[in-house]
This record gives sequence, structure tokens and C-alpha cells, in this order.
Amino acid sequence: MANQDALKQYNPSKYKTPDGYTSDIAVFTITSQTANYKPPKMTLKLMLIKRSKTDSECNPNIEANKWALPGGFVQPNETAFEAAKRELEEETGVRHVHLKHFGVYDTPGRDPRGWIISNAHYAVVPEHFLADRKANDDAAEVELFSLNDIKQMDLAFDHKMIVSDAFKMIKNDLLQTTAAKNFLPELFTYSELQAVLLTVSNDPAISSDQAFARKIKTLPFLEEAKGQTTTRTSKKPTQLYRFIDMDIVKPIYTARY
Amino acid sequence: MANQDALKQYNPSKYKTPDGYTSDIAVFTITSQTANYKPPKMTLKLMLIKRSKTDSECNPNIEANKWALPGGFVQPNETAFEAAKRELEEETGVRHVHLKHFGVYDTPGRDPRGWIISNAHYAVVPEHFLADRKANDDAAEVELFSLNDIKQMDLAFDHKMIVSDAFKMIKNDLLQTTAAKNFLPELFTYSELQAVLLTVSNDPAISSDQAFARKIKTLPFLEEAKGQTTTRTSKKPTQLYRFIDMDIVKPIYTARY
DNA sequence: TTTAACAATTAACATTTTGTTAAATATTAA
DNA sequence: TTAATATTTAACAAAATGTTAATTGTTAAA
Repeated sequence: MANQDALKQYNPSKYKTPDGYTSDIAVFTITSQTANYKPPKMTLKLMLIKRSKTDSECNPNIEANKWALPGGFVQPNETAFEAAKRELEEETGVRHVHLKHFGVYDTPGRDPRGWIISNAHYAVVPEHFLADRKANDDAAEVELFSLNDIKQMDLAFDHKMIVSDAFKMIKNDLLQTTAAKNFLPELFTYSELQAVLLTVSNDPAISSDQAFARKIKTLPFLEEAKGQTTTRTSKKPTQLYRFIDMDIVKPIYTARY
Repeated sequence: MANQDALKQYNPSKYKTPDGYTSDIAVFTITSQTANYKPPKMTLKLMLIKRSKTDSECNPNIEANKWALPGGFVQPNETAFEAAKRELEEETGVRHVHLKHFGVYDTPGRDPRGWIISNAHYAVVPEHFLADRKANDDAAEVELFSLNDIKQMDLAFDHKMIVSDAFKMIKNDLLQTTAAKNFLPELFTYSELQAVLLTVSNDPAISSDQAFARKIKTLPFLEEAKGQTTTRTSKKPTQLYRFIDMDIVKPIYTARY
């Protein structure tokens, strides 16, 4: 096989190679202010960790005491995506949540330890999974912040840029894909879906109760759960809906403005 | 400074590091069949190179004789995006074209030379820039292929997967962003824009001449070039349009189906 | 010179969707 | 029994779309 000969000649040290390959995760959740028989009010939040003074071997930690995205080094037997999944579970204990790669951060000098490449992912985690989140070796504290909170803060490494991109990405995805389902229970009311979308948009077609309630009946990626209702959000029993899995691409050239 | 102490302790060899960091580029163009006073018919094509038998130092080349995406190693003083820009210019001589990162390919074993991570980008290059494209050291041949052509072919490494993702990505971007402008001259007719969109969609709202010509007058990201016409596509002098630079996000929840 | 051809554009009109305001419904709590 | 309230339906004018037909401005053939 020709590749065998080529491999014998191949000298990997011909090129300088990176000093590290990491995965970072922007863990989003939506916190709800609920009340009996009231539609919820929601806020989009991002989980950050405060980097500890020392690492697990008691050496002083790099970028100690700064708030940062959770993450860590990718191992040679896994992909960056798998590493993100693994780290997400280590940090929050959650599995099987929406996880998506959204960018590479590799500007020379971004990490004082050397040529270190970070793959950025975002995850969507329902609020109750984060209830019992806890600090671990690398993280002194864990907390949820809104975009406005973070704007005032100084984050570790280039995480401020990564966070800013992550918010842009999730806003797009919530409006242009069915990603909202990851913030909602299997069955949900029109006002719960509406509350999720209102965390990232103030389109009047979404914020008008009547228009939105009428519209969702015609959307091909939503269906009524026949005969199933709830009184979570209203005294009047309210129709439940579910998402139908499909890819939707609506051209900007055929939309209304 | 606390980081100084932490850096002294930091031992980069604690983690195994990648054997290589590369950038690959999916170079798209649209080939037009034009005739006097006729609207163009367009086809979306991807540029591939055929890997040479030997490299620049006359050693047998890895994955020789296979069609592949152009690309190469990222240098430690540049980002993967900058490397893609540099390589695009080396391969095709073009600069200042639309270039976008769209994915990371890092499955263990994807490259027989070791743990090699590839950043995939796509570029949009107007047809005439590729007219004088030429083979270089690493590339025996350079050619344009349609998605259907490529479906039948065996590409180097995991490039078949990358190419498939690249086509998905550009189809989305052509319909959901103003990326179509990168395939068109500064000023264009409704039928030229229509032809670009028809390479990736058969939405009747786009393919109907009357409906599309009426619609583009109302789109906020397009404007008439007042008083400017052309006879490129019709005997009757035809109105020219230009794109206005803006970000458009149309929610799937407010679209028609 | 007249006419056929034809892409682009406008017109016309029925149909569908939206924006908006109002009313009806079903339940809880006072 | 009644007030309150989220949801749902109704009603209707306004806007956008689907569709078919007519008009326009030019070239090239007859």
C-alpha cells in the first residue's frame, strides 16, 4: 500500500505542534419565575466557575480566582466534542443534553501556558439539573449569570469573547432551529414556549398572546398533544404542545419584514 | 503576579499534545451558463485538488492520487482562520473573499500520520478568479465538481464528510444570510440573484419570476440602484440591485409554511 | 419597415395571513 | 356568587401572496 511508504518518510517533528488542545463549554439554563396559575417569566443564564487558588496537586492555578467557562484538556483518544460531553458531566452531573460546537479559539498568546487551542461548545441544561451543582477541584464556586451581569466582569483567558459569541449563537439557534425544546419539558403550553423565545427576542409576533397562540397551530414542527392539558400556567386548563423533530430552513428572501 | 508562580509550576508535557493542527478549505464557486439577453443558469461547484505522488521534497505523499480539499498545517504564529486565508491565496491566488470556519474534524485515527486536528472552512470565490487556477507542488490537478459528482468519488482522509457538511453549511448560509452577494457582482439583476438561490433551493416563492421580482422590492437588505440598468440578461433594460450590509434573523416561529 | 420573440415588469384579483380589538371560556379564590 | 385572569375564539380590516394575464422595451428575423 502506497500510504505505508509515505508514512515511513513522514516526520511529525517537521512542524511545530500545539502545546494543548482543550474544550470549553458555555452551559446555558433558563431560570423561571413561576407562580400558581401564571405563565412563567424566564431569564437566560450562563453557568460560570470561579477558578481555584490551587489545582488538585496544590500547585498555584493559572488565572486563579477569575470566573471562567468550565472545560479541560482533550485526551488523544477522544474528540473535542466527546471531551466537552465528559467535562459537562464532571462539572454538572448532567448527560444527554443539547451540546453543540460553535467555535475555535486559537489566537496566538490567548493562553499564557503556550499554544493552546480551545474548542467552544454550548450546552442547554434545564434549570433543575443545575440545582445540586457543586464546586470541584478546579472550581471554587459555581454560579449563574445573565449576559448583563457578565458584561461588567473580567473573565479568565479570552473567555469574555467566547461568552459573547456563545450568547449570539444561542439566540440565533433558539429562533432559527427547534433548540427551544431543550429548555422545555416534553409537553408545554404556548405561554411557556413564548417565554423561552422572549428571552432572546422582542418580535411583536411572538410577544402578542393572541397572534402567537394562533400561529403555533399552523407551524409544521409543532403539534397539539391531543386532549392533554395542564393548569400550570392558568386556571383554565391549557392545551399542551410538543415539538416534531425536523430540519427547518426558512429563506430570508421569503420572509415578511 | 500570581500567574507567574502558576506558570513556573505548569508542566506542558503533563498532557499528550496533538501531532498536527491543519486548516482545510472548501472553495465554492458558481459556474454560469450565459447567453446574450438571457438570464443565467447556475451550478454550485466545489474545487478539489488531486494529491501528487510525491511532496515538494520528492518523498512519497500521503493519500497520493486522491482528490482532496486544499489545506495545510497551521503555523504557531497564526490562527487556523489566518492559515486558511494564506492557503487559499497559495492555491488559487485570490484574497479578500468570503471565508468562514464551519467545523472541527478531530476523530482519533482520521489521519494515519497521528493525532491531527483539522479546522474546516468554506470560501466563496467568483468563477473568474478560478479561471487561471493552477496546480502547485502538492496538487497534481485542480478541478471543479458538483455535489453529485463528488457523491460517487472516494476522497482523501475524512474529506468526504467535510465536503458533505460544507455543502449543507453553504446551502443554509445562502438562504439565511446575505452570503449570496459573494457570488454576484456589486450590482445584479433579480434574475441573477434568483439563479444563485436556485442552486440550493426550489422554493416556488423563489422560482416564480413574478413573485420573486415583486418580493425583492420589499426586502430591507436589498436596494434598487436608482436609474441603473443592464441588458446582460434581457433585451429590455433591467433594473440593478445591490445588497445592504445588515444582519437578518427571521424566526422560524413567524414564517409561513 | 414590420413583426416575432422574449425577459422584465406591472396589473388584477382571489386567497391567505396578519394585526388588532373584542368577546367567550374555564377555572380559582374572595 | 362574583371578580379575576390566562387562554382561546371571533371578527374584521389591512397586508401579503399565488396566479394568470397584460404591457413594456428591446433585438433580430422576415
